[in-house]
Amino acid sequence: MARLAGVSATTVSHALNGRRPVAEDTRRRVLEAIEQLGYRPNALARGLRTSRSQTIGLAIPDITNPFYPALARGMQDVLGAAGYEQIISNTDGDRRRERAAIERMIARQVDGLAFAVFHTHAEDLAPAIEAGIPVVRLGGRLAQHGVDVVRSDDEGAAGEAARHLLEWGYRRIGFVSGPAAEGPAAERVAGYRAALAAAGTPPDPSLVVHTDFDRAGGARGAAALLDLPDPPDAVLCANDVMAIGALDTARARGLRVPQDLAVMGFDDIEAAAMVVPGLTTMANPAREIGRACARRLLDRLSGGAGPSAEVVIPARLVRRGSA
Amino acid sequence: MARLAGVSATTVSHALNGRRPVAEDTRRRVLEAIEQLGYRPNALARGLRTSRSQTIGLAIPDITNPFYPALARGMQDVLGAAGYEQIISNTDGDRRRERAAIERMIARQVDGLAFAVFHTHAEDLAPAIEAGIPVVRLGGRLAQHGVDVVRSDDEGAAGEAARHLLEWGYRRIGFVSGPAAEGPAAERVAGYRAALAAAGTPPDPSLVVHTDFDRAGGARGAAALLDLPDPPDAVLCANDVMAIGALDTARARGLRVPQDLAVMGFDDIEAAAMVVPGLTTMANPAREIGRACARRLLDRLSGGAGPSAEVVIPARLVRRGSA
DNA sequence: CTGAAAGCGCTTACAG
DNA sequence: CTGAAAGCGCTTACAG
Repeated sequence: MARLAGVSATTVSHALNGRRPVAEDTRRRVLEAIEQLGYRPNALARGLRTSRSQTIGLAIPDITNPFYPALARGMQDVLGAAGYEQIISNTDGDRRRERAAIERMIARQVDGLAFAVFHTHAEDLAPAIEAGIPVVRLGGRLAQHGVDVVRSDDEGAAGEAARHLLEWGYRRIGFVSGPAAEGPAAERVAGYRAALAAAGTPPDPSLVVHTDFDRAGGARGAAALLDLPDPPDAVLCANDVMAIGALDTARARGLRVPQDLAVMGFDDIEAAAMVVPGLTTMANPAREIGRACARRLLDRLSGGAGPSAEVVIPARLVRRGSA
Repeated sequence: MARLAGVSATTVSHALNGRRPVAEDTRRRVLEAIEQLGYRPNALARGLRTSRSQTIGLAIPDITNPFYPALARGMQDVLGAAGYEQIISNTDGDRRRERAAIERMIARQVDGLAFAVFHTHAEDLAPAIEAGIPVVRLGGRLAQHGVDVVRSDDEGAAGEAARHLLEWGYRRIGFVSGPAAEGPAAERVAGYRAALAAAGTPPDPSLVVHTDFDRAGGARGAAALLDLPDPPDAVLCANDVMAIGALDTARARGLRVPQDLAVMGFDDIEAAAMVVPGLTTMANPAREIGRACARRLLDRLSGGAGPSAEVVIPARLVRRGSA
């Protein structure tokens, strides 16, 4: 390659990377030779030399869960433009596999690591931090030195949902939550409570029920709420699948949605637009989270960005027929 | 590292890779040193030396389209076990970006390439083939020397769908197809026709309508069919989103599904289970396609697998309420 | 059973 | 404006 152009490898390198000036006609000869031979610089060799792989790792539970493709795409939106490739690892939320994924990514010399995680214990991320790799956690709270967090504003989103319901005249708003008393679901409950309090509605603990995070759970939760002596005229469900379950209950009881009962979910899954009536929901800003995550990583890689921080992405209200 | 264990790099390498015997207590010392230092072999250096990156490239239009995450996961099911990592590139079906993705992946020394493609012209894959990289195309027909194809059995799936309808007593079956007269949609029409012919039903061209590949298109297509002088009692739609549109039409006209009108789709998207009635559909075997694709690539990498071939993955009937 | 040396394909001081 | 040489961290003949 260098021989065909009659120059040294040094000059080829500089012609390609522009790190030092190259005489115009030398550059032309180099480019011609490259064209002619179909030469492509070996990224492995470059990475070995520069100790930059131009690769970012993303560890997630399962790419098949629709939240994660949107996240990955958002990262790629910004990473691609910066010349980075992404390698994705599915861990199924299994801690052993999460640790193994981190090890493999370090061995592959990823320049940065994004981690959407179930069990993340601080220690599991330590190897990456010790290796000097910037890491951002997706979701959860800022808890660890040297790890940025990017997450959606679950509390604010729930508040906005509750306010939307209030604006439209619903007065008694129930919340169908998951089994957990912590994590995003808890933040949503908190946001809902805060919004009601701000509107002057006294808190009523009987209006928050805990059930499973699936369709049947949503159906059961809504039924429990409707069986209350003073039943709600609107229910907020911790996710869209549960809200679809609440719609099932409404249908089974002959309740019109949204006239007799308003229903809202969180996430804006594909099915939210397909059910009848369409589900009004707070869209999970997965793609924006991905973009913010990538930006953060890139900032770290260029040495900027100061101490660990938390970036919070607002959710967006998507109005359809159910509320 | 080698120094701490008191051995050469050669021996460390062999202790780790097992390519030649290492005395038991030497191995132990090496392993201890590794443990103590948290040593992790540099995958870039290894790749450079062996010219194997242990990486597979996957170029797709958009990971956000639910077919592709399932595909990617299927590949990872088998690739992960074999020690490969996957790098995914979104091209949005743009030919320029498709070509760029291939170039980048070759530069990264991927060991194999999977390509799910819109515009694939044979020439676009040529660089990979010249570089000696096994490539498999996802979808389409076997057309190119040196490129395997893995695809779903669209024709067979449509036949199975039609037979299912026939078995359940539906006699007049319409087909709502997309605008295209080629590709998977055309195969599905062909399979449908063949199944009817095999059952002794004379072909009726008026029962096949062409419309857009979306919900409104499906609604329109179903309406057109129902407006026929001799309307169908069942409609097959080229995908689930269109079938959900057909459900809209049935609802609008007060038709009971499946008693007055049976509706079936293709793909088994998430929403198929969420609408009411649940959509009976032919599941797109995306994950199996991914697995088969990865297996094929691995076979090629170990030198096996003979001449280019087409592997066809059957679809699966998913019975729900609509047919 | 083990090691010294070469070399994979780049980039980057260093030198001119 | 350009090149020779070293070196990134591995693996693999070759040798003993």
